[in-house]
Amino acid sequence: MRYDGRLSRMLHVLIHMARHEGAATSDLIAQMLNTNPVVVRRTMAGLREQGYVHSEKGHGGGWTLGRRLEEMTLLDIYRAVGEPPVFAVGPACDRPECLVEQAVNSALADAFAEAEKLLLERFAHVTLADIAADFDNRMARHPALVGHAGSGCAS
Amino acid sequence: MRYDGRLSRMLHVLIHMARHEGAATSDLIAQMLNTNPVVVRRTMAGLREQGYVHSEKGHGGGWTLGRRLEEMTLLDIYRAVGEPPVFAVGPACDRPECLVEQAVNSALADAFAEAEKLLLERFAHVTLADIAADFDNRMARHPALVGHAGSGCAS
DNA sequence: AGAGTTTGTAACTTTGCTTGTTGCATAAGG
DNA sequence: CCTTATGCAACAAGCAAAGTTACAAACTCT
Repeated sequence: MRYDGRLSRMLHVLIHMARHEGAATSDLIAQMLNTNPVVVRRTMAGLREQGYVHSEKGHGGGWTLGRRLEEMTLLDIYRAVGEPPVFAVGPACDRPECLVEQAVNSALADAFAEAEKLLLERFAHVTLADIAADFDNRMARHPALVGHAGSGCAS
Repeated sequence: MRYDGRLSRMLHVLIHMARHEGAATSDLIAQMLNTNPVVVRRTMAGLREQGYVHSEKGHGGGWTLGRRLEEMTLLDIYRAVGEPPVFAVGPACDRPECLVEQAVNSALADAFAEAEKLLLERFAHVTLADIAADFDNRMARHPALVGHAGSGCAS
């Protein structure tokens, strides 16, 4: 099962935008994300509704930040992309009336709820500025490695 | 994104098997899970390899437990169904060489690793016997509600 | 031995979701 | 008024999980 990379992508974009002079077009962002502009608009629409970004039409238009990086947490962005389900594993619902199934799902739900709580608490304590600072560290340490550094990607 | 219900289903089946006299056929199990016998065999194959169940061909054949419920934890079964990815959200890998993307993914990976650790630790401390005991409680409290009780299913 | 059951497995089909694509309307700027 | 952008809807493509079909292998019982 393929996972949802929207949160990661939007964080990626927002930090780039903070370092970018003026508005960033959907086309430019699409190149950053190796995708196409329509998908960018679709995804960014959620962020716009929450005021994290603005969009302008016409010449010189595009996307701009609605807040500073210090004022956005991972939790904010997670919610803005629609609070997608955190877990790829979950309860089955084949025989909703079966008490065995209910007991199983209850045990699983307890464990997942606890893990989700921990995760979201952590999300709430990390700002985009924290990530940008980490980026600056990486930049300072490995300026020559851009284009070659291992990334840990599965692909 | 639809989640993976295999863990839940296998737990469901194993507890039923413990209460069942003799071997349970794939057909019977398929009815429990509201699916078909070939899918059952496919999924149970993983459990068989790990020794949690046995299968017998021919007359009177079918599936039997390879261990007592006290000797199986949620973690055991999670692993036996192939340790499917726990999370439905994850790092994107659109520009593996981009240091911003790397910083983002690193922040996310840390948070997810912590949550996964907590989850699996909890899985390790819950046996199938614990769930069966919870089932017994539900049975004692609501014997007349079978077939009507709300289940919390999203469906 | 033979009939009837049941698992094992491979190949194919179906289904649902995500992403990509196209087309056009709308708005801003020069 | 032409160019550049976003906004949005409708449709196509790709992919993975689940369902289906078909048949071989193995076991039991009479």
